[in-house]
Amino acid sequence: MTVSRTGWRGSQDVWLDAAQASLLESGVDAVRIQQLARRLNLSRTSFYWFFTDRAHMLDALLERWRIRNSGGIVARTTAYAETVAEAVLNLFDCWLDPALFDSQFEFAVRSWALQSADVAAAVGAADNMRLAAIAAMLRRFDIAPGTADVRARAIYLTQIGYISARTTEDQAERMGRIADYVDVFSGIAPTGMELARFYARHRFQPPDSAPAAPRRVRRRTVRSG
Amino acid sequence: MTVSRTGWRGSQDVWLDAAQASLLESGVDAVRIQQLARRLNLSRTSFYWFFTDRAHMLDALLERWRIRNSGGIVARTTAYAETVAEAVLNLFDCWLDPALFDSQFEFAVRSWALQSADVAAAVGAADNMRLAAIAAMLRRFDIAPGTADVRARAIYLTQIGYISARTTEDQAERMGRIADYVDVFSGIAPTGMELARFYARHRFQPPDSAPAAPRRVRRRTVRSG
DNA sequence: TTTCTAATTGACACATCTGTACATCGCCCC
DNA sequence: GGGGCGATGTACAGATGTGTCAATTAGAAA
Repeated sequence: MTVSRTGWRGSQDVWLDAAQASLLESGVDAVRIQQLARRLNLSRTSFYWFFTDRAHMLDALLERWRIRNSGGIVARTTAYAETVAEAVLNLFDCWLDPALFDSQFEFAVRSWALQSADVAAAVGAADNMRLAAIAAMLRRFDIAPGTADVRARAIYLTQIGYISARTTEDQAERMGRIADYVDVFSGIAPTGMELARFYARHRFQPPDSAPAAPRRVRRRTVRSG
Repeated sequence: MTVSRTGWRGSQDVWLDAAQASLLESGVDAVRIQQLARRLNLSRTSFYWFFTDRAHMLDALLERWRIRNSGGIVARTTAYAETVAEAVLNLFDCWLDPALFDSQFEFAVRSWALQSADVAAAVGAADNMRLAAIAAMLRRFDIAPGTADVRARAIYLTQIGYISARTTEDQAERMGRIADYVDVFSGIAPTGMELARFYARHRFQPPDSAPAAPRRVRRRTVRSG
């Protein structure tokens, strides 16, 4: 983070960076002062200059996550959009731009919640806030409250599921599914222009063979049976 | 599991049960021989009569999960259904019946995957198998392959997300959302009869005030903008 | 009752992690 | 050049965990 001008090798941020890296790689239980010291080529005990103890560092790590991963989502739900489809595409930015939302960090923290009531509470609060923001976005496009809740859940939880599944799709594959996802989640297929704008934002060149908009015109049945 | 007729207090299953309980409560790193021994009121070293070492026990635990949590899903995707909506409802049984799918176990194993390549591989394989089964189910109702893939992902990953979010909905709340979920995921709203059958399976008494089927007739726009 | 085996146990050796106390070093400023 | 403080390091004490070994006990079978 802040680059220290001093000749000292350590700093709170240096230790936190190492801690975060370990957390992402192997979970909280791998975040051990001794390990971090080895990784940093520092004496283990010099850690205590910056933190009172391990718990203090973990608190700081959780705080980092809190700041990092909720802001982007809320920001994208309030971005300008003409249609629901465009609004959903705005939100999708988060899943593709690590600057808006760090999926790995997110997953690591959620796993951490399994063994810490404090972390579980923080994650729960974040979930509620994010879901509320997404549902509010949908309601702005005249989606009934109940349905907006369900759609918000589907949108958000599918992404959380993606993270948990650690899906390894390449960009083309992922982009190829975007239009269908928007359709499923918003109930409305995105226009070619909306998609083009989205692709451009993420520097994606759609192949000519695959049209930007879904090929079939979707005939939606209202009732089955 | 198998009830031992002998007077011996320990057994492979007894240790595994304790291990599973600890895993669900606090994650793999809490699964320590010493802790389990304390919990079981057994000497720590008697563990080694049943397992060669800790790794051996963790292998057995993963095997338990493998057997437990994939069978139910595949079975429900092949259950009889007249419509997509009914098929999706069949699958939803898994999320409500712990005998078909153990959510907590699932989440604990997924978190475990963060720190073990073997477990990550097992989880990845399970995901692929389950997604393929769900997509195949949808294709049987004439949903195009690409769309079926996306819908399968939305269905499955939303559930994985639910697990990861540890949502605490009561049964009424959950059941109240079911119809909307089916609609979002399958593109078709369930009939009153389909819903009634589902509710009955799960011993749910829908309140009279809230009609079984969604109140609005859904007018689906085909294109936005 | 004796005997044999399955199960249990305590003692030992070792590794890893945590936190405290105290000494030392590098850099800046006077 | 000599403080002074920020940062680093060494030594100590203690907690928790792992696995091996040899001795012991509980239960079943002869």
